[in-house]
Amino acid sequence: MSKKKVTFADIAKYTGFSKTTISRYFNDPDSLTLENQEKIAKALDELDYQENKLAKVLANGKSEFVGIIIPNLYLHYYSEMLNQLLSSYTDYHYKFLVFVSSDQKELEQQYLDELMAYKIEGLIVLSHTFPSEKLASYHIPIVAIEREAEHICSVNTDNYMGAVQAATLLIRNQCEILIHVNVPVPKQVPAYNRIRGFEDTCIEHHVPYELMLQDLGSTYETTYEAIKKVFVKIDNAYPGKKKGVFLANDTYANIFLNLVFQKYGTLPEEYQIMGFDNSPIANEAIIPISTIGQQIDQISKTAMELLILQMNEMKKRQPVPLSEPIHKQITPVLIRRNTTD
Amino acid sequence: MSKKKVTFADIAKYTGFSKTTISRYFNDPDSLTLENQEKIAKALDELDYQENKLAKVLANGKSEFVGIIIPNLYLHYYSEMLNQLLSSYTDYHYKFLVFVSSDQKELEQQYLDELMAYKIEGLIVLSHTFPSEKLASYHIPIVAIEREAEHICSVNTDNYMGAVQAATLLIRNQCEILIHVNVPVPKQVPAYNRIRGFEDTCIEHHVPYELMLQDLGSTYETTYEAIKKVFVKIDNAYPGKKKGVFLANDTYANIFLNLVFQKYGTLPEEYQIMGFDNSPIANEAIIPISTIGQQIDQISKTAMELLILQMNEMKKRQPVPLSEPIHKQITPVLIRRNTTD
DNA sequence: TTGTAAGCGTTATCAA
DNA sequence: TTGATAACGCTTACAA
Repeated sequence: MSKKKVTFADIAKYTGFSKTTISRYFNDPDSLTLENQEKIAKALDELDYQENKLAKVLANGKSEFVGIIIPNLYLHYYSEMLNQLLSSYTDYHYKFLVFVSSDQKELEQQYLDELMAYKIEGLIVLSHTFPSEKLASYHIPIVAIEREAEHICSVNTDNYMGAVQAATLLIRNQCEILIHVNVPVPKQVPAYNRIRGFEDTCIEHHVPYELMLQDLGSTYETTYEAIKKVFVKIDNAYPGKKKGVFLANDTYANIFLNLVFQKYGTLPEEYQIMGFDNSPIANEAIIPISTIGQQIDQISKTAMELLILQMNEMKKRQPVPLSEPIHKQITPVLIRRNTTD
Repeated sequence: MSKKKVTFADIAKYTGFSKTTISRYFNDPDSLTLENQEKIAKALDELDYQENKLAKVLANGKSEFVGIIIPNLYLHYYSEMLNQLLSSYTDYHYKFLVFVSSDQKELEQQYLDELMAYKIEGLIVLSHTFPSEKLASYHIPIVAIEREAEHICSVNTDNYMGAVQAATLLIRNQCEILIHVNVPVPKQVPAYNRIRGFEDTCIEHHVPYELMLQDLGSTYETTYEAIKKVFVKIDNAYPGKKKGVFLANDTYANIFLNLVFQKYGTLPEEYQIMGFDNSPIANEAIIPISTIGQQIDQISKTAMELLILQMNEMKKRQPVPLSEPIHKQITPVLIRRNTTD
C-alpha cells in the first residue's frame, strides 16, 4: 500500500543528498554528475516518487494553467475550437481549466474568481458576457477569440473577406439577385463584417442584393420556422431569377437547402446556396453545401501563440506589458461543394 | 498598481488579528463575533485581497480538481457530455482539467501523470486507451462513461434496451425484414449490447433479420462510401419488402437516408430508418430521423454523483473504498420522428 | 473566541 | 557541484 506520499525530503534522506539537490535533479539535471543523477533516478524509482506540482507552483509561481471560458459546446465551431486549444498541450504543456459560460454574469464572475485563485498564467475568452475593458482590468495575459476585444488581444476570422469570397462566387456564377440571410449583428462584434463584406461586394459589382436581417430563433425548431418564412419570401419574390443565397451559418444554409429540396425534389438551377463555418452539417447535408471555412486550427494556434507571447513576458523580472493589444485576423477559405453550380 | 499580492499575514497585521483568525473568517466565520467579521471583511476589501487556492490546497489537500479524459470533441455525444459535466460546476464547484486523448498511449500516460501531479480528487474517463485495471491501480475515485470498466465504477446507456426499443418499433411498424448496420463491436465495450438487443428482439418476434457488421470508415468520406455499398446491397436484396433499417448512429442513418432520398426523391413506404444517439444531425436531416436518445444529461449527472460519493469517502479519516465498483445504466428514450411511418 | 507554531512539498538565495 | 535555510500562502493541532 503506497499510503504515505514520498517527498524530496524522503529522497534526500534515502540518497544522502539534500532536498536542494533533488530539486536540481528535476530542474537542472546537468548541474549534477552523471553518477549522482543515476543514484537519484534509482531512488525515485525505488521509492515510487510522485511529483506534486501544486507545491511547485506555490514556490515558483508558474501554474502552467490556462483558463478557457467558452459560451457552449453545442455549436460545432466552439467544440472544435476547444478541441484545438486543448490539443495544443502536445506543443506547450499548458493545462486547461475549462468553464462553459451560458451567459450568466454572476456565474461567469465566479469563474473568473476561481481562475484567478488558481493562479492561471493566461486566459482565453470566447464568451461575450464581460466587456473587454473589464477583462483587461485583471492585468493578466488574455486572448479573445471572435468577440468584442477593444482592450485585449484577439484573434478573429476575417469575416469581411469571407463574405467577399462568398458574394464573389455567387456573382461569378451569374446570380441575378444576391440575398444575405442573417440576424441583426451588433456593430462591435466581428461577425458584423460578414454583412459589410457582402454589401460592399454587391455594390462594387453592381449586382442587385437584399439584406434579410431578422431574429432567426434560438432553438432548431424556431430557427426552422424562421428560415421557412425567409424561403417562402425569397421563392415568391424572385421567380425565374437566378438567386444567390448567402446564409450566416451552415445550420441556416442546411435548413434552407432542405426546404428548397423538399419543394422541388432537387436543387434547381435557379438557386445557389452558400453557408458559413464549414461545420459538419454542410458536408452531411442532402447535397454537400458550399461554405466559407473558418480555419479553426489556425485561429487556435494563433491564439495560443499570442497568449504565450504575453505569458513569457510576464515571467521576466521586469515584464513590459504590451502597449497596445494585438489583433490578428485569419482569412477563411472558400469551400466549393455542390450548392454552387 | 496592485503589484504585491496581499496575504493573510497582511490582513492580520492590518486588523490586529492573527493569521489563524483570518483563516477562520473564511472557513468557519461563525466562530468569530459579528463585529470582528465585519472588521475583517472591511480590511479584505480595503487591501483588495485575492485568495490563493493553491496554497490552500497544499495545506489541506483538497484540490477541488476533477480530471476528464475524453476521446474527441468531434462527435456530438462527447462534446455534449463534456458540456454537461462542466456545467455541474453550478452544483458542486469542482473545477475540471480537461484532456482530449486522441488515442495515443504515451500522451495519455502524460495526461494521467499531470492529473496526479495536480492532485485531482477524482477522474472521469471516456477514452478507451487504458484498460480499467490500470486505471484502478491509481487508487483514486474514478468513473468511466461508456467504456470498458470492469475494475472501476461506470455509467453507461442501457444499449440493450435501446436496441430493443428500436427493433420493437420497426417490428410494430410491420417491417418484413430488419437490418442492423454496425461495425464489429468488441464484446467488452458497452455498445456491443446494441447488437445483442437487436438480435434478441428479432428472434423473440420471429422476424427475419440481417446483421451487417463491417468496417464503416473513419472519415465522413470513407463512411459515406461504405454506407453507400450497404444501401445498394440492401436495396437490391429486398425489393418490394418493407425494410426496417437500424443504424448504429445518427451519422450513418443520415447518410443512409440521403442515399434513399436521392434515389427515390422521397422516403418510400418500404423503408423505415432508425438511428442512435439523438445527435443534431438526426433532427436536421432532410427528413427528421427517428432515433434512440442517449440521455446525456442523466449520464453526466449520475457520473458526477458516483464520483462525488467516492470523493467524499476519501475525505474521511478512515476512508473505506468501495469493495466492488458500482455500475449504473441509464435507459435511453425512443424518439419517433419522420423516418418510421 | 483567539493565538502560537508547526506543517504542506517545493524553489530560491546565499554560501561553501 | 552541493547544502542550509528561508520563503511561498494557507491550515490545523494545541493552547490560552
